[in-house]
Amino acid sequence: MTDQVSLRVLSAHLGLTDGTVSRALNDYPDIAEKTRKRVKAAALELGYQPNPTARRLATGAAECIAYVLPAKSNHANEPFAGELLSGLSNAMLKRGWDLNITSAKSLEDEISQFKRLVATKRASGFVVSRTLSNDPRVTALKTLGVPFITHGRTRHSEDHAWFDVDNQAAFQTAYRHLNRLGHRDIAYIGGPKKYNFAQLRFAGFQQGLQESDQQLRREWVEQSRLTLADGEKAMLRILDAGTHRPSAVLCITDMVAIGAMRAVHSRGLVPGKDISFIGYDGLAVGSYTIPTLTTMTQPLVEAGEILGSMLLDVIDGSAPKERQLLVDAKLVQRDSDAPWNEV
Amino acid sequence: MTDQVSLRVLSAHLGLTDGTVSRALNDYPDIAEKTRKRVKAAALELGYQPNPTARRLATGAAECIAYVLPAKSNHANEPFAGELLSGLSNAMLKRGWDLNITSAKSLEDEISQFKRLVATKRASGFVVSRTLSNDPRVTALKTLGVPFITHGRTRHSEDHAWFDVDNQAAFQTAYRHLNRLGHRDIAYIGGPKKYNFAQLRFAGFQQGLQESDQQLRREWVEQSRLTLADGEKAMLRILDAGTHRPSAVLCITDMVAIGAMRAVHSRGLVPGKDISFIGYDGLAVGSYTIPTLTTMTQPLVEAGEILGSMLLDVIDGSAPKERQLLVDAKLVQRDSDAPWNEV
DNA sequence: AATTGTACCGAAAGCGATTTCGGAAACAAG
DNA sequence: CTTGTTTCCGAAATCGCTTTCGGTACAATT
Repeated sequence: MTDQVSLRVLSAHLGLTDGTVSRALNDYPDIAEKTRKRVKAAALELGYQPNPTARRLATGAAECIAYVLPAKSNHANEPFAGELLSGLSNAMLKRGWDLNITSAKSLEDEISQFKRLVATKRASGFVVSRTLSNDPRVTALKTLGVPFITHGRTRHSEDHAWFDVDNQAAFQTAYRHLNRLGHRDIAYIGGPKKYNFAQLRFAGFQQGLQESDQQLRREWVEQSRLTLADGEKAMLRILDAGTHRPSAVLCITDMVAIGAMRAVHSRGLVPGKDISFIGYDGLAVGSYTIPTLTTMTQPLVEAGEILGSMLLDVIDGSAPKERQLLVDAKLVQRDSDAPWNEV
Repeated sequence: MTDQVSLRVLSAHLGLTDGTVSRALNDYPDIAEKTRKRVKAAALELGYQPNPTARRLATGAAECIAYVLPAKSNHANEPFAGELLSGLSNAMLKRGWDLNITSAKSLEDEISQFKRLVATKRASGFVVSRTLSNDPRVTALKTLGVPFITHGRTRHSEDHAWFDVDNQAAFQTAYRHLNRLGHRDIAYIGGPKKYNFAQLRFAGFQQGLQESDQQLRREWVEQSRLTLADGEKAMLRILDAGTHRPSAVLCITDMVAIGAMRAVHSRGLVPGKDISFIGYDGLAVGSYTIPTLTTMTQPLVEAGEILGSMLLDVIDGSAPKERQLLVDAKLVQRDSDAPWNEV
């Protein structure tokens, strides 16, 4: 291979100083249009690629955003990561920036990662996912005064950038769907209230009830952690609650829904027939279950791309409050929902 | 916050020159033990963190490894990424290095990413996963002359670093397990031969046959792409092959096994009872299926950590041939395998 | 023709480390 | 007491790029 072409060789080749060439490439106004073109042509010809490290040192910008892989135990499981990262990376590639990944063992550890990355100037922005209603990471990033965006809102998210799915609308939509299928006895398995989306999804369910003039039945509203095992337990509680059983169940996540279907199966009933299920997340897993799981979803690669470009906007100086985006989830209909039929 | 403590302020504080302080911190032999201690103490006290960008520029090392997220369509799906990256990150954290993630749309795109990352000195090493028997990425990295390690061997892997699971032994183990349970009529659903592991796993299956003096039955050996849908089809072919049906099936991956179980289910048979299944990968999905899937696995977080530290060794100058590691997969017994019982 | 602008590029100082080289003490040897 | 070695630190160059500040050449103004 030929030697790396640095600014120096490029400028020597052109008979200009490196300062001038740099300004030409960066479109400074004090460069004659003619020489600018000449410089850019030569850069292309020689295959000049500016050394990011040198530029970073000179400008003081990290040209890099970071994502801290959440502690595993914390979030059930994350088939998420891959797709989200893929989207984030796409956004960074467009700009020639980097995506720096680190891992953390706990929420506190995530925060100390933030501090480390900021202190050593390794990242100029962060994206944090799976936000809590009251998220210590968000407050930490705020006090650090570094640009960031959350995937999902928090309770106090008026003043930071976020991208979120309209969880409430999603569950309202899911409810309506079941209602249209003829279901009236609809149960709900929710999640830990610390998750902001848990509250919103429940609100959506309640709206559904109201719209169709149904009363909320305490015995048909259960809470579960976001695991399959807990979903299963929650469903068993519902089944054991009374003589009458619901004809459909709305579940906070796919994982919980899959657990719930398991419970139904274990009682000799057929999920998707005797009892309908709708989950949320659109996990690939859902198409492997029996029956395949109907769910509400918002594509993660896209989410990553949007998060990435919004974060770049914030880093560029946009007001965080103006970088807030709510999108709708779509219903992915598979086999776990069926029209109501009298037993 | 106080201002960043740079080498300059640290050396000023100590009454030394920055060059001396740098050498002290980096354990150069020409520094008096006494001053070295004094320097390190002060560094700790002032919370000095060397600026990685500056060091990278000075040393010419990227202090960073890269992982290119494989094209999605190419590999069925990747719940992998998250865990593997988590492990890789752990390895990098120990050394204070970074993990740079980019995405690619195709194999060729992966290669051009490699080139970009090398040309701009963004990475000093790569890990490539899901290797093919004859992998263009590997040859590309070889000609680039940059350190790398593969997750999985290739056909010509004598001269590069790799970490792999003994696929052959794994399938032999799985076969033995079924054999011990009394199964004699064992079918096999394999994968595309371009994957190196597909060949090895099949070899393991064959060894199992030999050990137990069984003949290979053509109609019980099917090939499938690594998707659920294809696994289902392959299983249907086996079920339709003759009057007699196998009592157990060894599947190349969990996904394929889940598809196969689906097929069995659709024919009114009970997977895990009428026919036993063993998959490979240890995907979380496998514990959500009905029945839960018995599988062969090797923990991915660990794999990532090992890959990371081995790659660092290579970057440090170890001969790639000496960084090759084969580990055994473990049998994770769940509910899809049962003792043979006469029909 | 003298003066004020404007356009454009060169020169040089960083950015924050690392690393080589040289020289002044401190020490040993003759 | 001189000479030769070590020991240990300062000085300065360097990595590759950015950015500010002047200064020259030429056009515009009066």
